[in-house]
Amino acid sequence: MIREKLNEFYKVVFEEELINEIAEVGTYKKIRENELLLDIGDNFNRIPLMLTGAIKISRETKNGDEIVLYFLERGDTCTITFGSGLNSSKSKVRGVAEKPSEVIFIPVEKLEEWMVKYASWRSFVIESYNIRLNEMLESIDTLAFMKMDQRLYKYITDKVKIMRSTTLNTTHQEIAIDLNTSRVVVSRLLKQLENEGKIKLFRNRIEVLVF
Amino acid sequence: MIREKLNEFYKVVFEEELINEIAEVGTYKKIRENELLLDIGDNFNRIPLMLTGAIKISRETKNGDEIVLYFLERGDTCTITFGSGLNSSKSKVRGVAEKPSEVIFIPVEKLEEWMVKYASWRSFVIESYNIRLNEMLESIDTLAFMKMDQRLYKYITDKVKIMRSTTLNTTHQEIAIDLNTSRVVVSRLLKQLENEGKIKLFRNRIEVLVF
DNA sequence: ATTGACAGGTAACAATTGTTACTAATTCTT
DNA sequence: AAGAATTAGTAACAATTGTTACCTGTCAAT
Repeated sequence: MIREKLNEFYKVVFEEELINEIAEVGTYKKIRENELLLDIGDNFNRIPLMLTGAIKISRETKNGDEIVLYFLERGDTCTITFGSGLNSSKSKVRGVAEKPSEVIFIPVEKLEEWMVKYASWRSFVIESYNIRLNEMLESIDTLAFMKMDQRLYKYITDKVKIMRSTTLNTTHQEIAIDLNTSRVVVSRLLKQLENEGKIKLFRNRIEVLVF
Repeated sequence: MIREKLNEFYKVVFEEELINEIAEVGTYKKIRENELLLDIGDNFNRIPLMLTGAIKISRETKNGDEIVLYFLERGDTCTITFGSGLNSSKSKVRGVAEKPSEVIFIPVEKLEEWMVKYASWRSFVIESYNIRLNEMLESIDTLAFMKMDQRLYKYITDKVKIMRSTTLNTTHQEIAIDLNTSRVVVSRLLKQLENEGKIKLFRNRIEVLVF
């Protein structure tokens, strides 16, 4: 079963022998919507390989301030967990399933072992890190250079792509948390976007017209 | 000469054979203050290993908006260049020497070769990536959760640590660029910090009293 | 000594964002 | 059906940040 899933999603990425090894030591898991995969402070000992779905990665400080960083999707992995094998550092981010997802978990010891054995694994690790660094750079650009109205519109259009739907079932309060602002500000700016004809507002629902 | 420098700064990090290899293929370079090491769009083919000094890493968009991300110091490397070996991606950040620095450059092909051969190199690569991801997380926290007065004070105290001096020779305009705000805002908030007794202002100079 | 470029202090105002308060509509619970 | 909780619209105001304008002082070059 794992082997079929791996062939479906990682055949072009990994060489055959590596796929066989992953199938042997990996464990497959279905994840419910809104299930907590990884919390801040967790000491992760498994590396996740995404098959389907989307995981929302967010950051929270002791004061309770929170902000969304990016989403993991098909083919992604969580590079944050790479470090926890070497020096048992704790996770600094939270991962929650944004929709039902499928993941294969790999014991973290394999990270280094496979780096020696498989060129495709080495590329995958480096490539994953670079993807993650670029996502972080994009977050920084957004925070540093964009005003809240632009950030909100980016949030909405990004979500349309991730959810593969122009209908977003969410409340203003939830968006406010993800953007680290207040509900009133979100309502105000959403109304503005509606007046510009880019979205249409309903209770618990936003229809995105332009993205 | 390179061997001596390597033994001085990387003896505990790398095994002896690796030091020997680095000494063979690496090139040593002295960098002047304010020298541009790496610009946005550059296609880097050498991995830098920092020996002494500090490199300021910043981000700039097409619109000219700019912001400082972090500093590279002794023992650091620029993980951004790791990717450029595999898929010739272009640098998305700029690196300028904040003070006179010494660097050893390694051809990017060695990155993968050494990952197979040396455990210490594998740890170094993973460790470097994790350090960089954490720096980026810290930048995100700063941008997302702190107001400009706190960001300014953090900027100043961080710089005291990097420059190893409580005297900062800089202008308000330069700080404004690094924080992506305006000179007037910086002057206003610096004056506030002075009134709180944390710093003392002079022309082209800030004395940091509390850090 | 005069000029011009640069550094920085400050006032006045504009724009953005955050906060509080109140309202109505909808949905859930009992 | 009644009451409670949730959602969202809006006004009024406060705080923060950005912008423009003007002034003074410093310093290097001629």
